[in-house]
Amino acid sequence: MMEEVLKRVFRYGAFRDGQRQIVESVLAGHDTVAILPTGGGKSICYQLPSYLQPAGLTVIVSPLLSLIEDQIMQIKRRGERAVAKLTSLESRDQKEEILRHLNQLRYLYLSPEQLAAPQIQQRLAEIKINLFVVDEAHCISQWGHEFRTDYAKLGEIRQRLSNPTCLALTATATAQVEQDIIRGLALTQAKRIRHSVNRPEIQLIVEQTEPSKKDEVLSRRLETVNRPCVIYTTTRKEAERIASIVPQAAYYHAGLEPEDRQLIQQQFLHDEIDCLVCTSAFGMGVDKGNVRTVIHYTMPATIEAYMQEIGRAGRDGQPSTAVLLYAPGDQQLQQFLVDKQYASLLWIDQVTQYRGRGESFEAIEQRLHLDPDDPAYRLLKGQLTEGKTKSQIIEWQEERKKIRLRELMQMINYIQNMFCRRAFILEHFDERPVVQDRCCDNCGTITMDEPVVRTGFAQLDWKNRLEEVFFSSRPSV
DNA sequence: CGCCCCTATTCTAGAATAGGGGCGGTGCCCTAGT
Repeated sequence: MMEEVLKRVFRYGAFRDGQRQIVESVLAGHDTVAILPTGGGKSICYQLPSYLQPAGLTVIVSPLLSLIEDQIMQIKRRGERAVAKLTSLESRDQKEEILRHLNQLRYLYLSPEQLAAPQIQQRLAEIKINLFVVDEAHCISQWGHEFRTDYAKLGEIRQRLSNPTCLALTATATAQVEQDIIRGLALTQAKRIRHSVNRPEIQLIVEQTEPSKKDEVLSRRLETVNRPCVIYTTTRKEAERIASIVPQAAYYHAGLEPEDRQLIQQQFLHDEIDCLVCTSAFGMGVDKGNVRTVIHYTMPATIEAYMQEIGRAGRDGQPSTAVLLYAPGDQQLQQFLVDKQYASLLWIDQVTQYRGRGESFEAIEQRLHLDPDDPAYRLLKGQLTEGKTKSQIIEWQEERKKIRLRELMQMINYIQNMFCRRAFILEHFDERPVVQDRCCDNCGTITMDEPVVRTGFAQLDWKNRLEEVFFSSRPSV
C-alpha cells in the first residue's frame, strides 16, 4: 500500500532509511520527532501519509519563504495541484481566496509568523487537519527563544487547532534541542525516531593558528582541498574580504538583495561558482550533493550549528572534508553576539519605568531613541506584552545567556579536545563513538585530497597574491 | 569585547603613532512616509 503510493505518486522504487518508520508512526497517529540526515528525503515523510488518509489538510510550518517556494514547486512538478502557501508575498485577496478553499487543499505551507495570526488560526480551526508538520524543527530551539519568538508559540497554536498529529523534522538535535522541540510543540507522548547524526564521509580537521596568520593558513588549505567549497565566516564584511582574496570565489550573506542571493545560490548549485564565502545565512534547504569541503574561517556559536554547516558537505556520500580554523580570541565575537541579543539592564529599567506610568511603546521609543526594529528591544517588548515583570525578564535573560555561553564553551572544548573529534561530537549528541577511516586530525587518519591543478593567480605565493588583489580590484561576483 | 578606519597630533614638516568612534548574525513581517 505505502509502496504503491511511493511508486505511483512520488516515482520512487523504495523507501530510504527511516522514511517508512516515520510514515508508519504518523499514520498510526503518533506525534513524532524525527532526526533524519540532510538529503534523507524528509519531504516524503510528511507528503506521503496524506494519500493514505481520508480527506484532510497537511499543514507545514517552514522557516524560510525560499524553502516554501521550492517545496511547492516540487509538489506541482509531480502533478499535485492541491497545494498553497500563506506568506507575506500573498496579497490580502489571495489569502482570503486560499482560506475560503482550505477544504480542497492537500498541503498548506506557512511561516510561524503567519500561523500566529488569529484570523488564520480561526479559519484553520474550522477544518480537519490530518497532520501538523514542523520542518527544520531545530529552529524552535535555535530561534524560538529570542530571534523568532513565534516559533515558541507553535505548541499552543497546535493545541488550539484540536491537537492534530504532529511531525517535527530536523537533521541534527542534541537531547537538549529535542527537549526544546517537544516542549515547544506541547507534545506529550512523542515518538522519537533517530538516525545517527554521524556523517562518516566527512573527515574532521581543526587547525589552530595565530590571528595574524589566518589568511595564510586558509590560503594553504585551499590549495590542498577539493572544490566545490564553502567557507563560513562570522561577519558579512569578512565574507566579502575573503571572497576578494580567494580566486574564483563569491560571497553570500543576508545583506545582499534577495535576487542576488538567489542568483548566487543558483550559480553555486549549478557549479558555476565553486567557492562560496558566506555567513550563517547560507545553507538551510540547499540541496547540493557534491560539496567537497566546508571550511570555517571562524567558528560558529554551537556544535549543533557546526554540524548543520559541515553537513552541507558530502551529501552525495563521497569523501569530503571539514576544516575549522581557530585562533585564540575567536570566541569573543560569538560571545558579543549572544550578549547583543538581550536588552541591557538600563533599557529594561527605563522601559519598565515608563510602562509603569502608562506610556505607550511608541512614546517610549521616541523618548529613549530606541529603534523599534532592534531585535533586543523587540524581544523585551514582546515579553512585557506577555505580562512578564522586570525581575522575571532579567532572570530569564541571565539563564538564557548562561545556557548559550555553555554551548559556546562546548564548541571551544571541541576545538581543544586532544582525542577523537568524531567521538566528541557523537558523545555530544548522546551517541556511541564509532571507529572509521578518514576520521579526524587527532586520530591521525586524515587523507589528503588529490592535488588540484591550479593555474595563474592561484599559484602565486601569498604576498604576491595580496599585491595582485591590491592593484587589480576584481569584482568578486 | 576587539577590530578597523579615520582623524589629530607629533617631531622625523611628511610619515608615524595615538586616540576616538563605529561596527559586529540569523528572517519573518505591510511598518510609515513619499
